[in-house]
Amino acid sequence: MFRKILVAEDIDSINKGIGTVLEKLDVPEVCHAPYCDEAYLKAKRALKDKVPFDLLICDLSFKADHRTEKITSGRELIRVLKSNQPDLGVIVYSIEDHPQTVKSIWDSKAVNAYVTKDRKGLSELEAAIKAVYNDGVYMSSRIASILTGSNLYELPDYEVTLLKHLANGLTQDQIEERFKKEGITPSSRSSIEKKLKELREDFNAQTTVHLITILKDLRLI
Amino acid sequence: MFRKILVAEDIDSINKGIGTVLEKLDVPEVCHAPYCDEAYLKAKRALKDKVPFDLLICDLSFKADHRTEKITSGRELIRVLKSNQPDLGVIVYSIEDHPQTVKSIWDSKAVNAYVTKDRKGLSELEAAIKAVYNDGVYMSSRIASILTGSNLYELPDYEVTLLKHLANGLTQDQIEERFKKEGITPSSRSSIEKKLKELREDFNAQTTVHLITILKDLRLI
DNA sequence: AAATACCATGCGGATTTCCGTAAGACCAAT
DNA sequence: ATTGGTCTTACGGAAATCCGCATGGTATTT
Repeated sequence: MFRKILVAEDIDSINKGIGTVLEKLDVPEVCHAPYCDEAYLKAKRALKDKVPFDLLICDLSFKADHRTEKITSGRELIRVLKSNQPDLGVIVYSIEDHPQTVKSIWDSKAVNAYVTKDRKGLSELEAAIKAVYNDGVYMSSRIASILTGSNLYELPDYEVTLLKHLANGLTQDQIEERFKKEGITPSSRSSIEKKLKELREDFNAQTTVHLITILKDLRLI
Repeated sequence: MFRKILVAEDIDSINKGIGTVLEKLDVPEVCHAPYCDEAYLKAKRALKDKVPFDLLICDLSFKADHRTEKITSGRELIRVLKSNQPDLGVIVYSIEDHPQTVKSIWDSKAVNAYVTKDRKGLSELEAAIKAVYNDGVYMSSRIASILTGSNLYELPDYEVTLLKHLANGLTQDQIEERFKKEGITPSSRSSIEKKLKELREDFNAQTTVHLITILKDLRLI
């Protein structure tokens, strides 16, 4: 079993829960870090001292605090830790089960397992730890169904920028200018209109405002 | 101390955390319900058997499942339980700290305490249980600062309906019709335009699309 | 090389939204 | 009853968006 595990998780009750699992698995050294920066420093230190962590169990979102943090999300934390220590095992343990988020994390190839905090989360976490230790990877049925489900749709970059500009208050004319300045094509007014019309049809939106709310709810923008 | 506590919370790791607190406080009877319906049935049964719960510790959001639930949120659960048993103590224990949500829950007068799940959540929960037992009410400093902070603004009903219709894809003309049919005033096209202009100015929105995204992010609609 | 398909663009008109002004309605205070 | 204020509505022009069609360029196919 893993010898040295770092847990980056801010909510104390969940830390308690994770703790009981790790005790049960007889992990000799467990370190809890309620802040991302703290987790980063501990991992860096351990690596420098040649006693690196084997596994990171990591939440995705951390509440802001009076402390001002450099690293504010689990994603960033994972990215920097992996770049320092590419062989570090990573299990995401998060309440976040929105298809877009899960897919984007999973596709980043930076994690060995993604476990959702839910009614059976702890036993899944336990299974994940064992599986990652043995096979290097674990995916719960819930996550698998989320990823294979037809409920996720990736919006191309062009569409996303266009829609974000709209959402941020630019008019279509201003977007045209912006695109021309930044060399993004197609940039013509006509193409922008056409693209928006397509999107409205694809997502069954009555109006552009409607389209934006739909896409925001789907977290596509 | 309380004798009989019902915990409505779906995430197992958090149930573990709450459990340790309640053990520490020597609560003789603790019942965990990972589903709202289950919590409802248990409370109803206990009341019928003349051994009602003293206190409900309740999450706000519950993950959907294969089970189809009648009650799907903590808010609803609190509402129905309080209507059956008005003297039931209620502590909300939620990760949700968005000003709008907190304010609306607190203003409903249905809860005795609101504790946010965070780094110190468990000790706050402990303090809340004691305080509710002794004084009937508890507010953490975090919640107090959220509620007194200037960061919350309530949007009047009229504005909310107007904006929701917009977000749901109605044109301003259609909204006018709708308002006339439903007897909502002002209903004229001109008034609708004027109101939207006001809102854009109030929230520094460049366009109506921008306004909608701002308000959605603030969860005012 | 020609044909085809696809895409970006341009344009004109219809619709919708935006904006200011003015007239009427309603209410409250004098 | 009159005045003053606020709110609703009406109207007209400007701006923005929506929509379809036509044109021209580019790449792919034959």
